[in-house]
Amino acid sequence: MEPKITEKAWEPKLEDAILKKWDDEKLYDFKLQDENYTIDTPPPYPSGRPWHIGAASHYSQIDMIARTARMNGKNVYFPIGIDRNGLPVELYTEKKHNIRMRETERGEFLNLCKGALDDLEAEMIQIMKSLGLSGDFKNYYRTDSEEYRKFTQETFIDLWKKGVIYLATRPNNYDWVSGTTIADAEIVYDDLPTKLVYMKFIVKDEQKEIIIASTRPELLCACKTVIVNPDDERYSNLIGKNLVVPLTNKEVKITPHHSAKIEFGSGAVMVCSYGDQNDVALFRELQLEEVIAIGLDGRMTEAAGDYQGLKPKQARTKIIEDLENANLVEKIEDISHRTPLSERSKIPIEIVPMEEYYLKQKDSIEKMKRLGSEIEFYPNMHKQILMNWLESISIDWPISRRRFYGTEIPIWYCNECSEPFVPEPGKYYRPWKDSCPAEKCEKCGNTEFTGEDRTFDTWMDSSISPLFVTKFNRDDEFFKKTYPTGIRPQAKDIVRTWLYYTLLRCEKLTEQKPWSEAWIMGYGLDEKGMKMSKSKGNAIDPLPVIQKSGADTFRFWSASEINQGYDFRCSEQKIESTKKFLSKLWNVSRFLSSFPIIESGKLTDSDKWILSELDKLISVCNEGYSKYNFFIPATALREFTWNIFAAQYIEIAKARAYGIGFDDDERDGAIFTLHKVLSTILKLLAPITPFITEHLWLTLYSKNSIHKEQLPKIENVEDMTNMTQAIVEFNSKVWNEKKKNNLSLKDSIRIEIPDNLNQFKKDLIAMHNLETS
RNA sequence: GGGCUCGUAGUCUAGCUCGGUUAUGACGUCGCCCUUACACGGCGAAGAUCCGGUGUUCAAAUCACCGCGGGCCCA
Repeated sequence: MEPKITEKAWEPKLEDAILKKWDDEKLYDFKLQDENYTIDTPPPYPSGRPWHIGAASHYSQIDMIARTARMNGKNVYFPIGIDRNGLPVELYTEKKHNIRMRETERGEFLNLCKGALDDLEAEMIQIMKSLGLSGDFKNYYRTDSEEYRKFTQETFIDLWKKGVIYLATRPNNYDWVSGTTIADAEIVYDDLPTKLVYMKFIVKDEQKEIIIASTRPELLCACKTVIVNPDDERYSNLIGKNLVVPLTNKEVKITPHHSAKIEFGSGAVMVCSYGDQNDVALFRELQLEEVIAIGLDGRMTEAAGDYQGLKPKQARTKIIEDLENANLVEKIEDISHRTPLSERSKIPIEIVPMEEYYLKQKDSIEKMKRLGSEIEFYPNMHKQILMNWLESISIDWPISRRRFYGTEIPIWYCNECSEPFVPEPGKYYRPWKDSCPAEKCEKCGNTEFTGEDRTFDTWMDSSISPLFVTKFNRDDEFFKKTYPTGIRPQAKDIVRTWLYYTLLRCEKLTEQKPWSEAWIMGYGLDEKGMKMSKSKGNAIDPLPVIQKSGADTFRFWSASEINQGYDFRCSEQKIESTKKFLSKLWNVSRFLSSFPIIESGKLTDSDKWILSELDKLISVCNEGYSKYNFFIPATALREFTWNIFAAQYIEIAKARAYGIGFDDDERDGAIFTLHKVLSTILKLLAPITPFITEHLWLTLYSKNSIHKEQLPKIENVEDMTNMTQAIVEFNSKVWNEKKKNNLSLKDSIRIEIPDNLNQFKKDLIAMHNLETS
């Protein structure tokens, strides 16, 4: 019989046609049933956050979760979304058009951002599709759509009514030249010359002074404590004593803290609100009460006393003079200091407390711990990231951002009495351009309002993804049947943010956990072991790799190379060499395609042996799949297909399958077994390599997609796997003997078959053309 | 600076829970071989002080402690 398959190797270009076929047949369209398995797919961000080979690998594996669940009989809801809110696109847009956000009309700036996102998103969707993701692309959502933002605002209004939102000050990076807060990503550092002033602080009730060096003497008025290293013997007897701050004459305590460097300055450091980020951390950690020393105009506030109204630099000069006049300076050094500057204006930033909205979270920590413990993590070790984070939360969640491209905070303020007005849910509000829905202020009756111009932290949007995709508050039937969702797949680095905030938000809104399982993936590293990211420039673009090697090759590489939850190195050479396995599978199939498909036959012991190995394989694969660990089935399938099935069994059964020296029943037993094994392998492999398995399945076995099949179950056949080693060793011995004696493989040779292989005697004689005595 | 996490050949990995042959398999490298499913193949070889040290033990990749290194998150 002529083989049905004639090409000598798997051609990745066939993937396009298969994709089209799936699309035409609406193979993965979701229809709501009573029981559904919902995947809370991470919506990728089209700029800034990395989209590279590691991310492509991540999404491939998420698709394997979907396909595995489908082949286990679940009705899978696999939504696709794109996360489009946040800072990175703003920075990208500013750079691309050489403009500044604050100096551009807001509507115009938003349009430019949208345009940039659209371009980047199109490319991203193309990658996801060509990877073979079986998600719901027709209905893919965007977190900046009117519907999504309306939903974010609704959930905020709900929280507002529940009284868990409040205002408090929070230190912001502030650029007083442009009058804006700036994000950490917009800070650059430069070494600038400055004066390190050694000031005399008096130890209270003792005739002693200690020297404290600072580059920011103008912040003396905001000094709340002095820290010394607990190992610093010079100060160990002063810990807990009070110091008198020069000029202000206020008293502060000496506190031990490891962040004080013994060798820097005098070893004692004054902590002020706020000289640098370390001060911010210390104020929080030591629960100090902040003093607002520098105002939004970039000048010293009334807290600075005589220095009020001066710019920090002028105040510094004046203060140094006054200190010197009062004989409170020991010495002044000229040093070079690493100073944080605004990327735009190039002036040193100040850290200024400003009012921000907070969402209460500290009182939910115990509840979060309980929910966290109820969620199954894959791998379990990464649950620790969440639990450690819960242990270390010390402040509530600041949710407002002074940015443009995000969901607007739906609040207006009365122009007269500043009373906030929060509208009813049901509409997408843009207070920076919409007029206030209220006629007049509820408190004072005034009719003029000013809209809030801030937006939410992007995690406010993305943390409700499981509620959005399950149509919470929008379609009760749909929601009931899909929530809590089945699984949250996501990357390790955002457990503390996305995973935690989702838990928090969903619990507050639904009093339930958002999913019963969380699947945590590691990061893609480059060949040197560094995390891949666009900003570092070491990211490998996945598209050319997929186009060259094919999605299945890429997917099999991902499954077989990446241990669950661990970071993984990406090497194009390894991806390329993975193709060989698909080639092997292809050629096994090509060989089998020359034999008819038959329903049964008389099984010999060789057949029973490979079927028992197959049973073991099914068991291992299902075990791996049940833990969403694709490394296990991928490596087990490769090992079995290549080294057991192709290298041993096919060679053993080949002569019998051709019917040379065997009767028809025996021949049929071989052909039946060959097809049984191959069709099982294809089904087991289908979640990992959906294209090649589909192609081979349709060519050999069925008119219907392999992705409609169920994963094979074990048949509990008699276990003969203890024979495997003896079989492999004997065959290897014969092949080596022939090689040593310069014999061709079909030449006859005299080698005795060991007694324990007697049951395979007939097959082995035919296989090796053994001379028998 | 703090926390977490990992550390087995050039690379990925099995073994570690519960200590016991020569440390598993794959990719890559090198050598030989076109044998009719497959040269994207077959056969074979080299390649690992199991991160280091100390301890427990007759015996440690495996257990304990102390380091070192990578990575991430937070600051």
